[in-house]
Amino acid sequence: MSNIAYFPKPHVDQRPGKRERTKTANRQAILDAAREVFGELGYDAATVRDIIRRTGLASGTFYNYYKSKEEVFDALADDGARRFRPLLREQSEKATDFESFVRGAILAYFNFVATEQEAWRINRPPGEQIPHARPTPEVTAVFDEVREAFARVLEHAHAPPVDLDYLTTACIAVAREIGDKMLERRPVDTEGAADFAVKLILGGLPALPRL
Amino acid sequence: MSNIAYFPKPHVDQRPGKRERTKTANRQAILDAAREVFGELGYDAATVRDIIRRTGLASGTFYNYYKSKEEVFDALADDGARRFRPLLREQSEKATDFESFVRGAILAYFNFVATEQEAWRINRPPGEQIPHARPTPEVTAVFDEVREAFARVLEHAHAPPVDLDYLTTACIAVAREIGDKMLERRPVDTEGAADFAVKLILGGLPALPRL
DNA sequence: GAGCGTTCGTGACGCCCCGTCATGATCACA
DNA sequence: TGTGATCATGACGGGGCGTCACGAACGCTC
Repeated sequence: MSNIAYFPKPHVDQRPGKRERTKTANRQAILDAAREVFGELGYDAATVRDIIRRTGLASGTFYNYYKSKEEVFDALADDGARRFRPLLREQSEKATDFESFVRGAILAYFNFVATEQEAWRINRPPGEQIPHARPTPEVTAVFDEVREAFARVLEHAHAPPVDLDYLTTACIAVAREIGDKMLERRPVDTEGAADFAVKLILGGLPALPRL
Repeated sequence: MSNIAYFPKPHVDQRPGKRERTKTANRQAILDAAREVFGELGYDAATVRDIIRRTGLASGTFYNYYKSKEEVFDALADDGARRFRPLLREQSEKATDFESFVRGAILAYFNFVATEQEAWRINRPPGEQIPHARPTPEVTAVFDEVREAFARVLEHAHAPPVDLDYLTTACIAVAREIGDKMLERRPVDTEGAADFAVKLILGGLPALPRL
């Protein structure tokens, strides 16, 4: 069969070359496998080889993409933070005041983690511990974005200046831990949990010490 | 040399036998070594043999006392919770109202962690992560004690019923995370941090949704 | 399409840590 | 002093770790 004049591929192909494609595919496959393995075995028990075995790739290939189990875990956290960031930004953009921002952001977070949990914390053994998220770039960015949103909204409302670092830390802490507890309850009630967290924060804000 | 009538030891010795003494000594030595090693290398990098090497004991001896690195870490958390518990109880006993309890408890906690940090988080490499404390018996007991104290104090004040589990979770979350941030600042200001956390919680309490 | 340099998947290898176990020393008790 | 129980010891097999030399597949040029 001749291919003369048969939809000749343009010399400048928009799609990246095969090298690039298999590279991102492998990276993603490792990430997905890691999610599954961490979910099934727990972080401590999981090994690099458990992860790479599931992808069908060779053990050495893992190290072409990540240096260690810790690094692939960080990449997972980074990935989660990266996917959550637009949702957070959406809330901070459409928020008119402090309350609507806090409520929107926390509800968005609770819905996010509820979805994530369904997606990959399938049957983790109870008592198993996942390490605290390390301050990866995206995770730090989420923290910073929350703080900046606080600063913007509070200044716009002519609220007295408070310790923004402590405030951000406290709000994220409450959201994270209430979120965890929420996931343990049946049925999962994101609205109720958000209502609790939001009211705690909003009620506490006016009482905070001023700088 | 004769030992006749030379301060004969009473048959019923109050002190435990040598077996028992070396046993507790070994257990404590392993615990202390683990504290040091976790502090110096971080939790992930530390190995059972790093710990046991520092005690001068044989590697097999470690497993006579703990099943794994995880278990000795849990024992450390348990130990910390056990030492903190009386301080917490003291606050809940001398507290007259909700505010004095929360303020006393949080300040006690902040002073406690500040002291602990001096004692054994000597020069941990930055970014190193220590896992979240697993719900060991003593850790759970602290959580329960806080919740019971909340229940008692709130009922005594005829406050409307709230979601005690969420409230306890949120307060502990705030205390833990603000406490961590506090330790990163110089100078370490336990009073200021406690003031922030207490006012946030106390301000938020009246706004919480009622059951 | 042929040739060439580069990239990257591969799996065997040496290293070290893991948890176990047979052995012997030490202790409690008679 | 004798005897059984307890427990420290360190050697050992198993396995995960991270590396590396090799070769295949790819991109590029002529």
